[in-house]
Amino acid sequence: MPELPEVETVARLIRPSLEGRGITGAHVSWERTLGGVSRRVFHERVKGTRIDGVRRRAKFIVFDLSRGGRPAGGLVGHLRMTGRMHVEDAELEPSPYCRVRLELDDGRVFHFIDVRKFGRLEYHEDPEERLADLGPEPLEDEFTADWLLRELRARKRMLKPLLLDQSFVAGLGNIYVDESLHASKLHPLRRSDTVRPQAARRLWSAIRETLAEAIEREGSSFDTFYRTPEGQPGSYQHQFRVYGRAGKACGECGRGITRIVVAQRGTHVCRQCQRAPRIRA
DNA sequence: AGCTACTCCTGGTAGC
DNA sequence: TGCTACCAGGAGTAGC
Repeated sequence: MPELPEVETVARLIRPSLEGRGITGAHVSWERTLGGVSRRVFHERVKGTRIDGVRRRAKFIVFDLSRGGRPAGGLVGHLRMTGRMHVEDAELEPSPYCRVRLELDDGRVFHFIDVRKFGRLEYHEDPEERLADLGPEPLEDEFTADWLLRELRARKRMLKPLLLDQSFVAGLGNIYVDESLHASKLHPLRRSDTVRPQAARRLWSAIRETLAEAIEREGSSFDTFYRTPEGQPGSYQHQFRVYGRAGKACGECGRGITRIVVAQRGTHVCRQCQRAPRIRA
């Protein structure tokens, strides 16, 4: 499941092949990937534009477009679970799961590939509008320990669903939430308004360190998420403390890691390191 | 306000 | 071996 580090890695990988390129055509084999816009309109909006920039915001990848030197909206992409983005030479055989193909003015082709069809590549006149509800970027200066403490205490939510909520903090997903909670010794069911300042600070630095190190290692790779023919897969999965390690020993205390379900999501905890809150329904 | 349940999808896998 | 049933899961939405 691509989260912030994986999305950042994809953006860095495809950026050099896309920035400055013109889009000469678009083919859409699964219309819902466009998020509500028809094939015809998508084609109309995109053909003849130039990609001025490729950037990441939360788990979105945004292509800013222009036409004749004027801003012309942008593409807002989300990989969800199985989405991938490649730029390849045109003659390569396309994947059967390719949902959107953009032809570039240098003869190469951008592919949006997505087995489970949950991913999106949407055209927006104003991409910022689509991104307006997102919380702060956890690696930017706006995300401070004081801010986190204040916002945790302003809500009464369980930590796991709160950290997964993109309008709270943007870019965390199931893996890095579990990892950050374990690193800061906080239980996923713990209510946000009961977190003390010292623990909030631990959580803050755990989130930043976990994400930063995952980006350094170019994200985590799974069988459903791997790199393009040009790139090597990421290696952060070898650093996992709890995620996907149910039954194995906790690296801190040696006790077994447990898998529970929180907010309909598989959740990995060490019951020794992460103290469960008292009685919850 | 904050929770659960449901939806979208399909490859992989467990169970028979 | 071959079938079926179920699971994973980010985000949006509906309902309590």
